[in-house]
Amino acid sequence: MSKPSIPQGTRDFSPAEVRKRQYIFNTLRSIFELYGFQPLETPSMENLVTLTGKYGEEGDRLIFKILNNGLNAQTDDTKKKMNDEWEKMLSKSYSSPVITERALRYDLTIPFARYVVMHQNELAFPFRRYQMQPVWRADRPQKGRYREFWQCDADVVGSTSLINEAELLCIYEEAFVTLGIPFVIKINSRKILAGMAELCGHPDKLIDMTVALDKVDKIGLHGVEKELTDKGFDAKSVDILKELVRGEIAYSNNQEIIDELRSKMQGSEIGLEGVREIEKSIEYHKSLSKYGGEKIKIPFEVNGMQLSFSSGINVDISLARGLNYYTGVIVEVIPYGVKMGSIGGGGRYDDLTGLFGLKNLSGVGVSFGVDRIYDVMDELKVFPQRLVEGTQAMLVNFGGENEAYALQILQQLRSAGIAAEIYPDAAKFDKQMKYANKRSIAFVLLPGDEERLKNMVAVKNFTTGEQKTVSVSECIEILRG
RNA sequence: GAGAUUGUAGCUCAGCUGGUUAGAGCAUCAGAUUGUGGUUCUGAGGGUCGUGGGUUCGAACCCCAUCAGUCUCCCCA
Repeated sequence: MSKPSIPQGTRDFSPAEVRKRQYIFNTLRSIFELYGFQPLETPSMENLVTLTGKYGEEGDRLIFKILNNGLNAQTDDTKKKMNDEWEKMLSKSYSSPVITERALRYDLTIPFARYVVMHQNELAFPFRRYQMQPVWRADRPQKGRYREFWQCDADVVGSTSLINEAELLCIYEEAFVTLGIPFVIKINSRKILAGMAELCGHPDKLIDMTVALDKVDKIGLHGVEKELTDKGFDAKSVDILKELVRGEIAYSNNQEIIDELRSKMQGSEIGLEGVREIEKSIEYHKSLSKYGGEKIKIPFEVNGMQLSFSSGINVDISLARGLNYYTGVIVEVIPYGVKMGSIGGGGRYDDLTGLFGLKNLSGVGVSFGVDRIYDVMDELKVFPQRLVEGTQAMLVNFGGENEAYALQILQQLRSAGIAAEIYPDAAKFDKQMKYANKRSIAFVLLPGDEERLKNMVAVKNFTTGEQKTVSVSECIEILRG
């Protein structure tokens, strides 16, 4: 007999894990609602054509495709075509609608864009929505990377105002402060990156350049230099880029970095535009933020040491972000104190709905990676203690008349809004107590012969061990705390 | 797509240069204890050592293949 298993990169969530995950979802949901975003859900699967070509070559490879049903029930002509297409699929990267026409969603942004286009006449623009649903990627799983994971996105479409950028920055800030995760929000603009490519005289090599720059934290300035050279950048342009990145490292203050960039970007109109956008976004954020745009000290614990980290927004021109559809401001959130990739990212996309035929609709959005956020919070031990508490009260089942008495008490407890349960079998006392202990039940109620005859119940606080016999209404007061 | 590493009881893992009946802790069940849990004591059940081949008198251990998990690169949340 083989042991049961689940597909690679997927997980079961135990009751305690679900509680903690729901805490994250609830926190994000209430913040999204506070900022005026409306909930939206879309199907787990989309038509494959909706997804292909939106995430780059690598992205297409990672889309989970769904095999069509009824492949055997086709006409001979269709079957012949299926055979031909199958051969093609085996020989190269290709997929055919006769074999597969649906796929699991890869992110929440593209389905959202599809939704906006389909419902453009019903929506009031600017349209603000949040969405919390699982997505699937056929990637090789590793630390912080799963094949099924949840994203929580907030997007605004139909407005080019940088107030939107600022609001999304506030949402990030508020969310991570509330969750207790020390963070850095890196901010950059695709336009600055384009400006940099322009200054080097290689506007065509934008992607190569950004991919290389993005690795500066990992491989250092020398590594980046090497990669740029490998990609065909000449010594002069490598110097220009190095100078820009190094200049940024020299300043810790965002305004100084912005001023520095502005002087270096002279000669690139698009670059200057990017600088202006970032500056304006940060300015709006400053007036909108609960924290006045200042860094926020967030305490955390590593190896028993109490530390804290000044969390906030950092202008970082090495930030690239993989998805091709971004055109303006881009952001990414990195946790501090844990070795983990980004726990959130987003940016502005000027023409995402254009892919589906609706032109000139700009959008901007952010995404939260819930599974990574969970892993970070677990590692930093910042989940609130109260989440692990189980049912408030359990009634011990003494059988016979006492069972009927217990059921009647149980009904009263629930009517009073107290989460309660009864041990369903008249099992040995010891067994019932052990069960309650294991379940982290807060109070155990003992409705036995003695109590029943006096129309009372014994209440035992399972944390302190304290016990007393009281009436049902007094019991309810105790359980309410 | 490339690489590293690990697969032994429900879980975490021991198991020496190959040697006779494969162990421990935790968990489970039963009992000490038929109205007082978290601590203790006693006992029990549970494994064709991931799978398939090969080498050998003999394989959990060595070799080959295969499958699965974990991690790294690529890329990403």
